Amino acid sequence: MSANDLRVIKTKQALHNALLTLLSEKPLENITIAEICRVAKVNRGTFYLHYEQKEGLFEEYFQEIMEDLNNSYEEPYRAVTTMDKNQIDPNTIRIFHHIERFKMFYRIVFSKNVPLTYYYMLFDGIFSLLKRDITIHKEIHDEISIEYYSAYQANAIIGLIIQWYRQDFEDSVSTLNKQLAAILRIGEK
Amino acid sequence: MSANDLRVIKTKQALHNALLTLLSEKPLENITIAEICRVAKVNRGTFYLHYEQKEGLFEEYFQEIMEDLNNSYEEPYRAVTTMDKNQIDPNTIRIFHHIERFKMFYRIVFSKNVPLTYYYMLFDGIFSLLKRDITIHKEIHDEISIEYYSAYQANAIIGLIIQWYRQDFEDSVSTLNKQLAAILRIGEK
DNA sequence: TTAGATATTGAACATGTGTTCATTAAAATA
DNA sequence: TATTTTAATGAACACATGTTCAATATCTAA
Repeated sequence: MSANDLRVIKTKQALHNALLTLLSEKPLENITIAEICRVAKVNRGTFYLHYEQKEGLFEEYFQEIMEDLNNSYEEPYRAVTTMDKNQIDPNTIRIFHHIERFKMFYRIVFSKNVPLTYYYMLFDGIFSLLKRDITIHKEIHDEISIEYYSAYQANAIIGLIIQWYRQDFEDSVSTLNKQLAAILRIGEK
Repeated sequence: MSANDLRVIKTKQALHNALLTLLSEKPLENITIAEICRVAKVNRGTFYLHYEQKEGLFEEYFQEIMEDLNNSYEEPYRAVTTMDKNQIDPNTIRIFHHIERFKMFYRIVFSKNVPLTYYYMLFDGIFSLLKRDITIHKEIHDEISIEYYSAYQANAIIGLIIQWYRQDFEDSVSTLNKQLAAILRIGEK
């Protein structure tokens, strides 16, 4: 199953388009593999040649979105990790922009009947951004594991996003940034 | 479908037992509704009279576990919310004990092919514990939304638990408590 | 204890899942 | 272009899903 083979590319493209079409009509949970294949005019057996579940297909899109997240952070993500109020600049906190940009996707990611996989993809994305930055500015006391610390910070931010999602992303990005900045400031007063 | 009806109670009990039996053999994702019904000697149509998915059945167990979590916190959960290092007492942080006590369940909750529902049940459980406590000790600056703040703190703790889970809960409860205490101390130095 | 209420059953049906295998079609390469 | 390689197909299989409905068994309340 060579990834360069034109046949493979064509098949995957058809499946991608079919999934997008169906996603505009109903949630991922109500979409069946048989349905995707019917729309894509691809044999169901062929689907299983490339993916195990419909989730695997969705995952391919998610990968691209995760790249956007990484690209948003060419500069280190100082705000959370240094815990220094002088360095907190909400404008450098671009993650909320990223979520808002792809909110149609994140509505799926955070819906309760979807598998945890996507949550972990987001978690791992933020986790590595933070971990990289924490490693660079290692002002952290020895007794703290960088792994635990990164996991704590990464998931805390996702906590804000969950709260945001539950109001259907009604608040503005700047509101989220302000909330985060204010929360970080508490620890310093 | 009266909840007091002996027939209902018997049916649900049989389904519960069947699920537990099967869970000791294989992960939830590989268990089918048909299988549960075969083991429970309950008609498959009867299953659908009470639940929509096998996940709904699992959820009933989870409710009981969430009650344990709540019972662990008769006293307010001061450690995280007050952000005062003098009040941080790892022994009052009982959540990690709770997770360890039910780690066979949490291995399922955090596995990647399981729906987000359970994650949210845990999140909501911790969220309300924190929110209740934050409301009591409202030393929080006005500009912060209690909702966002609680979501942030609750999910941060779950972040630690995810990291813990990913090493199959090898670290001790006291290690987790120390990590949390140390992380909270950073914001104050 | 009996009569009425209702939960459970078994059967059937259309559809989805996941897999197999020989056949066919389309691509790579020589 | 001709040959080789391999992806895609269609058919078939056993099994799961989700639903319906009349018949039955079992509970509750009078």
